[in-house]
Amino acid sequence: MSTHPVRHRRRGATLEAAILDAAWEEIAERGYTGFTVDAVAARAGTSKAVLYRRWPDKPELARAAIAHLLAADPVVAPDTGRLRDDVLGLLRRVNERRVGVAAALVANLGDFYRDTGTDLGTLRDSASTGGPSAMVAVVERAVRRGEVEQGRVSERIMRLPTDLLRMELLLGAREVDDAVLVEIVDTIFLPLATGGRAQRTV
Amino acid sequence: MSTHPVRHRRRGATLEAAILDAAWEEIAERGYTGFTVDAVAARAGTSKAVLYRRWPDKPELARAAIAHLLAADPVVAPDTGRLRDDVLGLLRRVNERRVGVAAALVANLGDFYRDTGTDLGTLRDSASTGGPSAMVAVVERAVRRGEVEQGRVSERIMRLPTDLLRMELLLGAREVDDAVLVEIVDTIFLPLATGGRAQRTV
DNA sequence: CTTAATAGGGAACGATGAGTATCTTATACG
DNA sequence: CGTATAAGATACTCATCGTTCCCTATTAAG
Repeated sequence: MSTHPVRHRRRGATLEAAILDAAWEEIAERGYTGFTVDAVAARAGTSKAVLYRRWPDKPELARAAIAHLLAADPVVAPDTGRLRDDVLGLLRRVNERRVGVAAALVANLGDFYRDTGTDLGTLRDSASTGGPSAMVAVVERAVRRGEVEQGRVSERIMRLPTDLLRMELLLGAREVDDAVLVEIVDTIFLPLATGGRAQRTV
Repeated sequence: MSTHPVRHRRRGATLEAAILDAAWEEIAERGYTGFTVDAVAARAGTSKAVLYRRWPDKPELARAAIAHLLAADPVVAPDTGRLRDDVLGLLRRVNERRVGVAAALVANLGDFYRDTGTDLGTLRDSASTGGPSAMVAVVERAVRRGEVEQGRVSERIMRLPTDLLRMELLLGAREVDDAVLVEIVDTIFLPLATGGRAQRTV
């Protein structure tokens, strides 16, 4: 019925990437609950049949979309030679690139994990922040430089900055003001990590 | 058609409370998304018509259920005369009574607030923890006692314990181990609030 | 005892969306 | 070119769920 002559028909990896991008955008905009297969197909400019030829059902599609996003866009901490700037840089990158990611993931993953059995805790690290892996590296460098005492920064303290940022993203559902990042680093993380000596160089 | 003779037919406020309790239990168990009007009616032992006679639609019902819960079960901090025990007591009460509350609320409210327009940030304080109000009181008492310096505890630091607990509840979706609460208070909150002097009396 | 409200039980309607099937047509590959 | 493969479009089935209606039974009030 449609009179559209197909201009260009995508195939293989190109098509797949377009679909996964579309799927992610739907999740980010509508949340996992509002996320429909029809909408993804429409947004990707294709049809449901094509999706179902690749993924067995909706949860698998969502899973794939998230995995695709994470693979495409890993968050790495900068290496500035100063703990403060490393951590702040990490938070800034998360904040810039992951707006909507943490929010959408955490805000909607209640259902997602009900559907898929994926554990939320598992996603924490890799998913919304690049997580400990990045933070661990930052702290290890600081220890090597002698900037912080070995063993002073517990796992929980290490998670603190990204957890707090995630909290902000979650509650506000929009990009967090840079001043908040600075506050988190200067008034919370650094005092705990370095023992309260003035660290500020705002 | 049912052969059940109705033993006692509830009305008015009694019935309403039963419905709202049932509604809350559904939200806590299934999440806002899995929350169906049929299920609430069934759980409350009544019929949908009764619900629709009282609330215009599903989001309003959910709203009412949450409001009902919060009104019925305010979290108050204990007054032990020591900052540490007050904060820890507060966290424990939140942890006990609000399992599922913070989790269900935060994990599913993405949809809820999409539906209702309720702002997540607004719910933070009142909803899942009894929030700053309780914490503010705790800190004020500590200042009055001279236990902490006036002005040392910023708003963000004040939110820290409940925010971290909420994070744990959210990610784990189950009651948090008491050791975690102790860790939050002793290694994070107290050092920040009191300036790092040893405060522990575990 | 009478009457007006209102609870309870269902059935019914409409919308939405997952998943399937079919058909046509573009395109990669030989 | 010619052919197998897969894309794109459309339409259909089936289940779920919000919302409305209707009818009967109960209860409070006078």
